[in-house]
Amino acid sequence: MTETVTEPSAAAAAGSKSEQAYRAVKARIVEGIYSPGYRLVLGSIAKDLGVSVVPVREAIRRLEAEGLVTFERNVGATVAGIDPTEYLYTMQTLSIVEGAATALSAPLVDSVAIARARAVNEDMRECLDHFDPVRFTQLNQDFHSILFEHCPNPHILDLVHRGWNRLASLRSSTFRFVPGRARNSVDEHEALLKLIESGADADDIEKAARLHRSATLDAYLAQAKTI
Amino acid sequence: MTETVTEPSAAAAAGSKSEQAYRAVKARIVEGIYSPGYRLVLGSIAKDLGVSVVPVREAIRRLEAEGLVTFERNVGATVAGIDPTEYLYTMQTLSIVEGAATALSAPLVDSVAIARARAVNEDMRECLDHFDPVRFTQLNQDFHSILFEHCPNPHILDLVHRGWNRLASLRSSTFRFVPGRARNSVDEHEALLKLIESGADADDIEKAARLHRSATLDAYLAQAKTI
DNA sequence: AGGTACGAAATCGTATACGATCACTATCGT
DNA sequence: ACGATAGTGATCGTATACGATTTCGTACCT
Repeated sequence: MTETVTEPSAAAAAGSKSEQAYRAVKARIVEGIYSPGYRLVLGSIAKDLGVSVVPVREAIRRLEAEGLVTFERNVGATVAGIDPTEYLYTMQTLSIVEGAATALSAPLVDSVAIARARAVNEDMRECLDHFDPVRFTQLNQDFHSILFEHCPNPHILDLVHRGWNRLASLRSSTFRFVPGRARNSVDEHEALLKLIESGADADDIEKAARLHRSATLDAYLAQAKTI
Repeated sequence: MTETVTEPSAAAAAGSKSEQAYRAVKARIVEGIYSPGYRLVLGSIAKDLGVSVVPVREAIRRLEAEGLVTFERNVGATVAGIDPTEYLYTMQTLSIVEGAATALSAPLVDSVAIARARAVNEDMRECLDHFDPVRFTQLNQDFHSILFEHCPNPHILDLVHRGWNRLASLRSSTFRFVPGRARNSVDEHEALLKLIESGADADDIEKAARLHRSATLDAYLAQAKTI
């Protein structure tokens, strides 16, 4: 439950150098080793990974299609930026697809999964006291991943993962961890679990899940206004 | 209003051969020249386009990331399949993102746009009498494109376009044109326009737009059951 | 006859090489 | 001194070439 977010649609076998390059660069972006704005020079990456430029180039174009890097003709690739507008788009989209994923998954979440999710959520509460934002973020993903385990629509799940990856590259940026928001988040998680347990209407669950994400966005916007 | 669906996120300049190959192959898939299951041989496509295999390979990997082709290591690429499950996933996802796009765009649709959309919808009604499914499908996209013209979230619009592209490759397959469904569709369009004109609640608009897409899926499922 | 092993052809995967394009600097002219 | 321009280095873009892998047909064995 602490593994990195993986795209279920990605080719399974990891053998090819192209695949290797794709995974390596993606990991470096998601883990924050390559920060937004970082210049991805084909030759350097190729030498770094011990492969030639062709597979690296291919990998980077694929990452471009996922929105993780931007590409400019004859200039090169950079890790995708973090301007507030882009953040807003991503969060809004996530609120929609996460809402849908939660609602679709809800009927398939059994009591065991609920218990596991609740345990994760309690760990998150713990993190609040010890102020451990990195772990908090990871547990947050774990929490939702549990709810999505039996999501009946892999396409939607894929969109959720793409959004998460995009946000991951913003880690340790301005957007991280709005003060006071985190505690609300934990409470909303608990409320969401209760809703699912009670077999609430799909619409209600969807709305709750959406608001959960929107609230984080709103908190950021409110904070941004005061700066 | 009759142009092909274009991805706003795609790199603007079309100059490079890689870009050329990408557009060419994508167009052939969307236009149905390459049907699902069609084997995409790198060398052949390269010779066909007058470029080498490297840019073609890159283009195909990008199309893979968009879900238009499937790729297998050391075997090759084929135009993405059409099994009913995949169709269900795509339609369900479309219902969600189209619903969101419609609701977000609604406040920004002015009376001129409404009038244009209504005109397109009347053309669609026309198509029903002359039985012109190809034009009907195109006009249907035009109709929704008008509503999405000022969509405030380009990411969501991008997801809509991806869904459309995916469905386009299914044209002239089993999934096309469930009898009797098309007329309902036109009526739903008119109802949707009235909702938007009246400045209805975003939730109501979203729900209506969702159902509009879901109904097509349901019609297909009902038909599939009888076969 | 059916199945298996071998071999050839097709195709993929990537390294290398070279031409094209861009950014940056230094020089020249005003 | 300031701006324009040419030169230089870095990087991208793609053609070509060759090794690796798969697929398919054929001959052989049981």
